[in-house]
Amino acid sequence: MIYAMDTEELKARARVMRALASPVRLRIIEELRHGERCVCDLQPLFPRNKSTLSRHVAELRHLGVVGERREGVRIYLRLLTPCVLNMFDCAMGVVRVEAKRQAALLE
Amino acid sequence: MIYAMDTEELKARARVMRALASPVRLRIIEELRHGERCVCDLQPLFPRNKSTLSRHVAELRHLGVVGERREGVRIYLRLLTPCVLNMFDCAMGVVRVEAKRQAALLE
DNA sequence: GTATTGTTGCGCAACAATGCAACAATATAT
DNA sequence: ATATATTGTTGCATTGTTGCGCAACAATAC
Repeated sequence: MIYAMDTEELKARARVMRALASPVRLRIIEELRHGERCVCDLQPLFPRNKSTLSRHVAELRHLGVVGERREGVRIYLRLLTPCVLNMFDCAMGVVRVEAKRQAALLE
Repeated sequence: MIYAMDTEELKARARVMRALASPVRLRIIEELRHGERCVCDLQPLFPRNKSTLSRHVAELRHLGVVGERREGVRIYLRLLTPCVLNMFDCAMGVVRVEAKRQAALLE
């Protein structure tokens, strides 16, 4: 039995997952877990050109995971969909399952 | 205040998210939600060369999201970490939030 | 005007997805 | 045992996508 599934919905899901598939963007989200931060607060976390960080932030904003609020010259970011934090528990669960499987192969 | 965060863990999470960031792989997972399937069952879902599907499946297997069981000439796949299904609800939540935001901008 | 904060265009290098063709593994028929 | 069919994998080349730095720009504040 094969089930039907809307292609556009699959693409939409993939876009969201893709936005989260980067250590830099995951680090940003981890930081925003603790409250609002401006981009300049995040900059010291990354040994990267500021343009690169700006693009990572833009990706999260455009996708709707992160919201923004301008205050003078700074732009403050916040997490709009905290449920993404729950995803990480599952992600680490996957990592653990795989680690166990690898360990079992060695016996 | 800036919090510490292990780089390797971030990379591990990103690898899991990356494996899920593909409409093809998400479609495979959706199908496995309903039980075991062999690769040949999945083939008709994709207008792709079988080598391509094989690689997508391999990516999910190597990551530990999907397990395999050989039965004669067929290889049956199953979902090892069903929690990934919960991720999709959140992903669609993100999509809805963004849709609302876009709608609000039009007013 | 200058300083600070963030964005955008451009080019490059690394990576990912795909098809094709050849291959490996199992099952079955002769 | 050899051949043939079915199912899936792997090497290779091509094409497309992503991440990055640099430099120039925009927006706000003073």
